[in-house]
Amino acid sequence: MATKAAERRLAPRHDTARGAMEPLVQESTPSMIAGRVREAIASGLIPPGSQLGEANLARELGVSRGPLREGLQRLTAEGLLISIRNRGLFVIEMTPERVRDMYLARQAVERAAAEQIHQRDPVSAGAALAKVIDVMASARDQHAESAADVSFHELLVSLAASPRLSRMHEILITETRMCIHALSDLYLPGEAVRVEEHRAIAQSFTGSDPALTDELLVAHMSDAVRRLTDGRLEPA
Amino acid sequence: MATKAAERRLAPRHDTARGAMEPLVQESTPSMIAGRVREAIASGLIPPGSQLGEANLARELGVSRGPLREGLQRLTAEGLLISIRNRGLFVIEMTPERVRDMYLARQAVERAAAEQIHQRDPVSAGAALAKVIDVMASARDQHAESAADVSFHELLVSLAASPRLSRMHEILITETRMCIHALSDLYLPGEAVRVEEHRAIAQSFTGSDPALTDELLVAHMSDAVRRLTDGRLEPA
DNA sequence: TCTAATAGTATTGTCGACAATCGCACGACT
DNA sequence: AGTCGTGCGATTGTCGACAATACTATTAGA
Repeated sequence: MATKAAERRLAPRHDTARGAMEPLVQESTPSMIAGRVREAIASGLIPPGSQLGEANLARELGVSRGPLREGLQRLTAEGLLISIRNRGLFVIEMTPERVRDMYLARQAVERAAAEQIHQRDPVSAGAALAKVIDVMASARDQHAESAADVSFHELLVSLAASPRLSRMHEILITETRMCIHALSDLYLPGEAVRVEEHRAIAQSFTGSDPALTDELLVAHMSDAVRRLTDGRLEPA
Repeated sequence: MATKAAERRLAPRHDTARGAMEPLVQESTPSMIAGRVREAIASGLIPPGSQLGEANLARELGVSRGPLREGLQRLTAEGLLISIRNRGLFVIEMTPERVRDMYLARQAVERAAAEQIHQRDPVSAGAALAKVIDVMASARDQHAESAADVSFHELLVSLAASPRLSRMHEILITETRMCIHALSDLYLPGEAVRVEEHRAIAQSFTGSDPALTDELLVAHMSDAVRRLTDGRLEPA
């Protein structure tokens, strides 16, 4: 594998004109690998429970096993993979127990994010969220609808401008997306209901009503958990 | 480095008597390395801002650079280290901004944990927390006092029995400990006050008063942030 | 004296190969 | 018939070496 070094030296002598020239921080290879595999897991391309063969993955991604293993260690730290010594890495399976825990954590993060937004700029946040909801409302298939749903919650947390909340949420959203694909037949709450739930949350920001936002968020999460775990084994 | 394989075959023919025989899950080497380095950072042995030379660390820990880098990738994923390509890994520095964000995230996690405890078994949780407070009250030096403080919050979250909250909290607690050492001169709230704040929280569990717990927790965090960022640059 | 090009050094990034371990299938023994 | 031992194939764990890059010191030039 040839290293891509020539990509660096471009612009022969130009001496940084406007401030528009960024320091060119290229993320590390393990980071890119982790992102790629994470996306593959979230999108259902790599199903839950399956083993990740290092040799295969390395070949597919065009890298050696070294950087690959480093990237996979990240996903292990995120709890997305579990490592069994001398056996390999496996994608976690989403049991009802895990789904409950995941939403418990998501609730913690998103409630905190919402509270933070209310202390910053709830009105413009509500407007931004409303746009995503419009996309959701105009979604034609279930896939686009779910994507908009995810976008809504990602935007919600990012509006809190908290690196740590965002980082924690990214992991949880990955699990959520994985869950959506694995249990896709359960995750259809009826288009209208879903849109309305989200719109209510957005409007609670516009109306600057922290208590209402919190209440709606809790209800929203409870609904999702109920949908995803109903009819399944081991009730709470 | 000799592999410890002989630890596996013990008990010659005994056919699992009581359930006390665990599956003996030995954690992976990168995981152990991550734990070791994490502890070194949390305890202040490796100060914030310092670079982690791979060759040195590998020699000290008695491993090759491969497993070491894998372990370090975990800490990078946790946000404890930042990676600059072709430059190396550096321990993050705790700016006031970061301290605020850290406590925002801690608040999110611990409030959720507290809420969960109230839905499970608040009384026995309060009792367990009271024991830690006794240790804190009998601490002779500042070091032991801080350790008990950390133990209190670790126990608090673990009592919620949520793997995800615990995992997120572990990262945040590491940052907290690092912060305590880096700014040790600021983190002395006066022994009596600190003990009383914690005891109030524990008693709010015993009294099954979720709203009070929440309120005390928020105040507790705000106090810590104020202490750690006061007199420092850039106010909120 | 200050700037700029350059060589040297140290560190990281990547790779290929070897060693260790596990699961499985086949066969022998009680 | 069931259980234990053994060899085989495949995968992971680990290591050492090489390549690429960035920082530093030195030196030539204006």
